[in-house]
Amino acid sequence: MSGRRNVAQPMAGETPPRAGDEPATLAETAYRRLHRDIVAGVFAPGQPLRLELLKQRYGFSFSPLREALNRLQAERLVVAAALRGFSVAPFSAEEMWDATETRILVECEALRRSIEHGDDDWEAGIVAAFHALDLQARRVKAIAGEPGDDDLSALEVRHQDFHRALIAKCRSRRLLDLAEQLYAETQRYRLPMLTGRAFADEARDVPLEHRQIMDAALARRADEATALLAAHYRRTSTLIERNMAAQEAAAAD
Amino acid sequence: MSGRRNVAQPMAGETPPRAGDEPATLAETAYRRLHRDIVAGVFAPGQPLRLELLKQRYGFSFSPLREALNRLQAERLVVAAALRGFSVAPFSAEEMWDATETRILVECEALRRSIEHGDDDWEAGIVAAFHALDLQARRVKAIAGEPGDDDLSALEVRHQDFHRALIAKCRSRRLLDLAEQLYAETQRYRLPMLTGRAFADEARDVPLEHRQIMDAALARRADEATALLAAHYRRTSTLIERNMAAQEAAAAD
DNA sequence: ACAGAATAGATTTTCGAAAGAAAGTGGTTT
DNA sequence: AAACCACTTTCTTTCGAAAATCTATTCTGT
Repeated sequence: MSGRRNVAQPMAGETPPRAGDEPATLAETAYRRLHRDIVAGVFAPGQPLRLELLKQRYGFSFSPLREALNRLQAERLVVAAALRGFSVAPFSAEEMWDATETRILVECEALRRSIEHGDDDWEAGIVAAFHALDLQARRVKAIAGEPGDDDLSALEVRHQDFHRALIAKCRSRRLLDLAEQLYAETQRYRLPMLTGRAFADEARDVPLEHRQIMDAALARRADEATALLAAHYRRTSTLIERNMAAQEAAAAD
Repeated sequence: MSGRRNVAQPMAGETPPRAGDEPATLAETAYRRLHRDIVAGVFAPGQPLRLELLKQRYGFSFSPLREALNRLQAERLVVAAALRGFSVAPFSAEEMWDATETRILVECEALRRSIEHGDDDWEAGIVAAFHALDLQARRVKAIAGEPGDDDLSALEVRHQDFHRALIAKCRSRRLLDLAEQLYAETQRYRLPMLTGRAFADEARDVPLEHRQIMDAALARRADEATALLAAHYRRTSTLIERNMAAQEAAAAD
């Protein structure tokens, strides 16, 4: 690290700040990168996040790192102990279910309101997002062996975009932000299942589930749409829970 | 401020750290005091929170203040602009209603689950909290002229305790924390109405509303209890909205 | 051998100063 | 008078070092 000072310089491999973007401060950049890396599982759950380590890894000084960690703490991605620093939020089935059920509460309400207020743009956004998701899902499925990291992360982005599109017109900043936050929390549990060779539920047709949610939403059948959405999330969490139990059993050898 | 260093020293008028408490760091103390003062309306909505000012007012240095402000930002009590620092979250009827409706969503679900899981301790907690609230409410009402600040803040504490008791057994850390956070947000709007001589709704019997919520909860009538709770919050918000409009009209003279 | 104290090392937390950006000021030009 | 530029001031943000605290280890006495 040179003696250069202040304010985010685009580091190698990052997009430079376009108009409309606003990284601006190092603390903001540190927050985004830590957020991304924690969700992606770069740091193991429960792992202490030593400041010296983060300083080396990211090149930021204490202050911006500390601010980032404080914000992440408020989002439950990291936990902090009084004079013992920060660590990655640990995994547990209880936490996963709490995050899942809270997410269901929030997103079902947001979906209900979107179904009530949604206009043509809303419908078009859902159809577009579903189509993009479906394309990428077929692409990944068509790949013979292991799908590449790029293919999987593109799939994830489109998956998130689809669920975002469903609730886009709920007219509540808080519900939208909560949905984003709870998505990040649950995503941490979901990713290891996708990359690792966990046993997927063969009886499950995820694209079909998505299509049914979309159809119910576009037809303005709120009760059906929210029921399908909740079932969709619960199925995933049940699968994750099984995988967690299997992994613990394997680790106990 | 002398040259003394580090770690919360109990300042004049504060309780020293008892066992079980854990202020521990200056950042934590700064967070609590800023939180309290913002909710109490010590700083006007929208007011910029200059670090130099806060440093003088609280005696902390930049670092702990900054950490506190970052956490408060995540809770929507302060807003931050890229290189322009922090300010108190501004007031608006839209924000108040969003906070209110989100709070209703969260607390009604938490109440429903508490009604399902609640044991004898839960019932006893509600009855005790209601009684304490009722006592203080009568006390305040019996005072001839202006009730003192102590009486009002004691009333507020007991009011919060009552609502906390209702949802105590929901078995979700996230719902409990969200309820706390949304309570703080809505409280900012409510307090000016209590202290100022805003026109109260004469037709309203708040203690009765509380009693009805309690009775429905204890009788495990979930639908009725949640409906009463939601109506309770909406009535308050409607009143606040009227007062906000009245104040704006008065300011436009 | 074992509890307890003392010490050394690692890590977090805090401070004060310095760098950088934004807002404000005043003067000049069109 | 309005727009523009250079300069000054104010404020935020960042840095690196110093202080405080925690953790692990060694030493001491029973």
